[in-house]
Amino acid sequence: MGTASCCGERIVLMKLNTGTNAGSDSGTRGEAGGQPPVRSSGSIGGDIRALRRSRGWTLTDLAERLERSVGWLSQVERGQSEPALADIRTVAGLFDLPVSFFFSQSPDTAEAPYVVRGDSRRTMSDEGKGLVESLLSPDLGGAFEIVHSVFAAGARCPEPFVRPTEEAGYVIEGSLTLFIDGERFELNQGDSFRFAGETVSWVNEGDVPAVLIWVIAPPVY
Amino acid sequence: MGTASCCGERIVLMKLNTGTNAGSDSGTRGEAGGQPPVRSSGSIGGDIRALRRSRGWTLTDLAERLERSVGWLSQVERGQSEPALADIRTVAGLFDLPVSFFFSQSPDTAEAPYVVRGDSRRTMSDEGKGLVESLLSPDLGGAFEIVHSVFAAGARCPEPFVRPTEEAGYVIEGSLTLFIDGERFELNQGDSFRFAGETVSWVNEGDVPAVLIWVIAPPVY
DNA sequence: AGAATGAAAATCTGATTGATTTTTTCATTC
DNA sequence: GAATGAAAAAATCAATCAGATTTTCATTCT
Repeated sequence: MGTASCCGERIVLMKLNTGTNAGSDSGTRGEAGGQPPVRSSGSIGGDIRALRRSRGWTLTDLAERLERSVGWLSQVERGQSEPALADIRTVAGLFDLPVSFFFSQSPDTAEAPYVVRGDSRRTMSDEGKGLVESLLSPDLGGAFEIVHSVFAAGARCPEPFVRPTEEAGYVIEGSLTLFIDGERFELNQGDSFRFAGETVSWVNEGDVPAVLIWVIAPPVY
Repeated sequence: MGTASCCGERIVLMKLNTGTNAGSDSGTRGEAGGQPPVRSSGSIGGDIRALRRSRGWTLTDLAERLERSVGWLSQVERGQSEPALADIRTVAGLFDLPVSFFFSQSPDTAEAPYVVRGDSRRTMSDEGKGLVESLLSPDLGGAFEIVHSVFAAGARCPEPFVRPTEEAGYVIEGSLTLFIDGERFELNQGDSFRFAGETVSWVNEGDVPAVLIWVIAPPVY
């Protein structure tokens, strides 16, 4: 486990500007048609599809790693079939997410497609790495991702990372030191930043947690 | 003046998914080539270009409204010529921005391309409308826009709006009531939301200002 | 019954080309 | 040095087609 979109661990293969999952179907809102018995979004299947796409993988790519057929995966992603627990574990491992992520949907209220309450966010990284990231959008997918990130006092990015994404953030609380292409920036409450393509790393040199809003486009989770 | 990206006043004509200004050239970072004497980004010209594009206008479209030639506008946008004050006033009017916006660049430090300090954001809307929006990214353009928005106590969106964008936000302080396609959502500190294509409006029914981070893709400013 | 497969059918994506639009360049005038 | 206008260059768009990806579905498995 122990993910970190703000870290180098996660590597995105997809090209920029593909516009692939730019709010088209991978999203949730809408859910128009009415035949399929299980909704595919805001569900495990929808998550898997969004995750797969954020990596630029095809059904075949993922099916191979899962040692399952493509047809089955297609059905799972569209909610027409349920994956076994073992499959979910494998998927979680592949995407470096806690298994709990797939079961921490917001309660199935009417507001689910639009609103995420502060106390029911889905967390991507578990404690212990010094960084806790949780999703602020109702589901994976869309043109960008908003993440609520808490960097523990003293936490440090294991190694610099580069991603084919555009990223920006805002410091809500505490302070965080960011290194962008070697340059050092001390960000305090109210400061914001943006980068795209640079080599980045971070440290929380303060003695309180740093709380940031971090936006990434296209999504990496 | 009195703009409001969170309001219906601003109408975006561009199609979705064009991927036009998706972090390609409209951005800043880089500034590689070395001939042109004036840098075009982080400058008035760069702003005008980004604004024009966010509306889906061509040089011709804007030149007509400015009653200037296309060649001249091209030069202005690339910093090879300076617009007269009168032109800037017209541009500000066209894009519904305060003239000051074009002169409130961050100080020309090394961090300018990456960081915006809390005390030197560029403000898009002036006081008095109940909504103050300021830019959290170093410049206009890019795949999305992060805005710091303060909704005064009692402020209300003049009329519902629809935009061809994907938008998400996070409540830092206070609370804001959002109407998405008729449904009412009371958002409090720590809550977040996302919508795309729906009809939206808002009110701050609380007695303190609501402070939000608001993300819009593609940019509307 | 529902998971899972495999293969055919449908859909989507990417590359190509040429026509059109948009942008840049530049010699010239204000 | 601003500003124009027209030629040159570059970027965009629509149509097309081949190949890749996804969906569907009849069938088998548990």
